[in-house]
Amino acid sequence: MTEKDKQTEEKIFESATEVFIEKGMDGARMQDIADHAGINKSLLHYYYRTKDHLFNAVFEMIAGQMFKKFAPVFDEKLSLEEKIKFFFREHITFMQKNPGLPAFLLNEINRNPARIKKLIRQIDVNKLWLTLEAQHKDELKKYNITKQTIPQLMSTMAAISVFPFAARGILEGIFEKMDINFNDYIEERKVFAADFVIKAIKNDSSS
Amino acid sequence: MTEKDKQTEEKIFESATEVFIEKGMDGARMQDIADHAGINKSLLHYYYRTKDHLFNAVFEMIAGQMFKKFAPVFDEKLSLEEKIKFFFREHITFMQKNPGLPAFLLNEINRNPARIKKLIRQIDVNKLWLTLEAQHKDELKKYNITKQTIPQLMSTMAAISVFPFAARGILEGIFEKMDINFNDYIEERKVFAADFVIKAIKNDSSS
DNA sequence: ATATAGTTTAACCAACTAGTCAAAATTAAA
DNA sequence: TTTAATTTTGACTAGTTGGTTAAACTATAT
Repeated sequence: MTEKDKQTEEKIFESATEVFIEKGMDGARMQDIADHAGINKSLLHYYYRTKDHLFNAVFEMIAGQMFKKFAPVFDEKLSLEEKIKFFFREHITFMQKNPGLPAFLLNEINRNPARIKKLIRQIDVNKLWLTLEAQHKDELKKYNITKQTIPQLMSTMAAISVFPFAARGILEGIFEKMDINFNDYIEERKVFAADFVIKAIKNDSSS
Repeated sequence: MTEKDKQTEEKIFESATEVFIEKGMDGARMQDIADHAGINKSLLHYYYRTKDHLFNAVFEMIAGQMFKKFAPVFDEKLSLEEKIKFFFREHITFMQKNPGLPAFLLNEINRNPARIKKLIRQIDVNKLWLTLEAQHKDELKKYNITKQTIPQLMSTMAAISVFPFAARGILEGIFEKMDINFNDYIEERKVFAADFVIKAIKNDSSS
């Protein structure tokens, strides 16, 4: 029955996702995943031939989810400032709901950079820039943003958004001593981050 | 001979550091570390009883190095703006020389948050704030920086500095398609980061 | 020289791990 | 109902892994 197929295959995939996120590729055990899904270990190999196959399926799904969150920025009909606000609000909210993803991705990418490069190859970076340029020609000129400064600016935005989740363990440790709640900090960050970036680029012409 | 002791123990420690950074705690093999040090595996257990002992020694050393780089900011006799410039220059230069540390630390902290919390407990966060306040009372007021906004600001600075190294695999993948060299990007970032943050806080009163 | 203490090694082990396989159970088709 | 195909299982295996142990080696002190 195709129904049951989907059920078990999905159950395996979901269990694998949870276990891989928690333990990482090296730390995860096929037996753990099987137990978590309430099935026999052999079934894992029946649906996904090897641990590597299973991990790749999970990895590509998660990486895809993460990158997809950047896409709307390139077609929303918003001003540049509103796009910045939109990006931080959406991206941070997504990670709020999936707090384990950033650390998982960064770790596995560093452990095996080739895996992500295969996915990046599918992105047409130049086209994205052209889209942005077409949509915001005047604003980009006003803020002094060029094709040369975009990498610094974009990576800075990604950094401000992603880092708190990747470094959650450290931040929580420090915040404990200051009576700050991590979730409150994250909620606050959605607007802080946008304001911070907008203020920085607004001031650019005066330097 | 104490000379020889130090030699082998250090050789083990250095090899362990390299292997753990490359493979992580779970991925590293005691045999790898022994081979790398050119000694018998049993010697590892002679000097560091278990893999966990050896890993902890390495982890605490690296975490210490990383945190130490934040310290000078609190006693250098510089203006606030100069301190920001100083921080990014020094911190990024340090990571340039040790590009594997950020990813290693973030990963292992997420795998076992308790480990880092033990080290953080030794830091007197409140004292650091008081020091900063005493040294820069007027500037903090001028830039609208308070004890409440410090966490967002500091974590943002850490993010901008650390993230490129933690996400190196992704960035390199994207940069390849834009003919950008990662090392050039990092060199450029030392001043970009400082300028960016300074511009953001300068503009704060007008919001 | 020889006894003592510390260092290094080779051989070994028990526990674990990803993956296999043939048989059993379940489902679909005839 | 019988047959064929698919799915699930339990038992097993070959290879790894962290860790142990007793013996060999080295250096120091008497």
